[in-house]
Amino acid sequence: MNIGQAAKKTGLSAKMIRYYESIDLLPEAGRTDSGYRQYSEQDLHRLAFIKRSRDLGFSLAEVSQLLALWQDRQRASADVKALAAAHITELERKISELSGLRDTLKELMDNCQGNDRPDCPILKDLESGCCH
Amino acid sequence: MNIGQAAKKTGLSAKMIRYYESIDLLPEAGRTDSGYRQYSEQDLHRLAFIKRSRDLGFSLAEVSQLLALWQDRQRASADVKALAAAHITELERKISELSGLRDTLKELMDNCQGNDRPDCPILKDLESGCCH
DNA sequence: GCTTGACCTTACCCACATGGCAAGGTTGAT
DNA sequence: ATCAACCTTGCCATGTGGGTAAGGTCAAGC
Repeated sequence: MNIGQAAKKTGLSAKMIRYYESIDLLPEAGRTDSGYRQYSEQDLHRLAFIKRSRDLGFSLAEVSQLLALWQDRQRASADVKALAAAHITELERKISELSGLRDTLKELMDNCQGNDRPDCPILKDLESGCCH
Repeated sequence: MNIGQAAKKTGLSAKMIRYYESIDLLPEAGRTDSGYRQYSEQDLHRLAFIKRSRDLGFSLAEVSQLLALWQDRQRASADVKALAAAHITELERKISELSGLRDTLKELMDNCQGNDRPDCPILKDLESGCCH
């Protein structure tokens, strides 16, 4: 199977498949005589694993670790769980950060008339950072 | 005032102040005879505005618009409010996206024993994307 | 006047994950 | 033979910075 078909089947782009190969997330693909990459069902399986991991928000570095665990028949599920837990912690940190920003902005917005006049508590807040 | 002192006073890095100038977020700073950038209290004020806007999560493009509104004495506060509202919408989209990921991962984690055994529903989910 | 250290200048390379484009080779169908 | 659709490599761009190197400047102390 050529790279375009593999891309379609997995939902990745051909470009990204080549990129994953270049950063050793994937082994070098087999080639036809003319140099086209060839993908087997097993390759597709690995690509799909990557796709699903990315969709869950894991970074490529984390995907690399997950792939290693996946391939390791002696893995301890605790190691996988720890990776997932760390990712969740990071997700919650981001969620909390963004929620804080949202709340602050909401407050500012609620105090803003939103009319034709120039007076605006949002701008007043933004400029209130430093100097007198 | 030299760039280093301006950086300290605003919480920005000297590097970033130069960068903001290079992308025309700031007017070209005045220079001493020897080429050092000089900053006035007014410049500091503008830098602080940028810092605060960035801290609230606005992109540099949005900061640019906010600066324009700030400088425009004929602005309508509605325009500022609209920018803030769009930003909040975007924040909520991201929060919702991350929350979805977190919930999915939490479910997977709850089903994972997290022990020495290799069986792991997290990996099973990740590999379940495509091929039979 | 000289040294020293802290500051400033420009100009690069790096990150992350991806998209886009260009120039050229291959394949398969008409 | 031609044409479209595919493939190849290689380079540039995104956005928001951090790092680092090579060199100029300034002020303090000797």
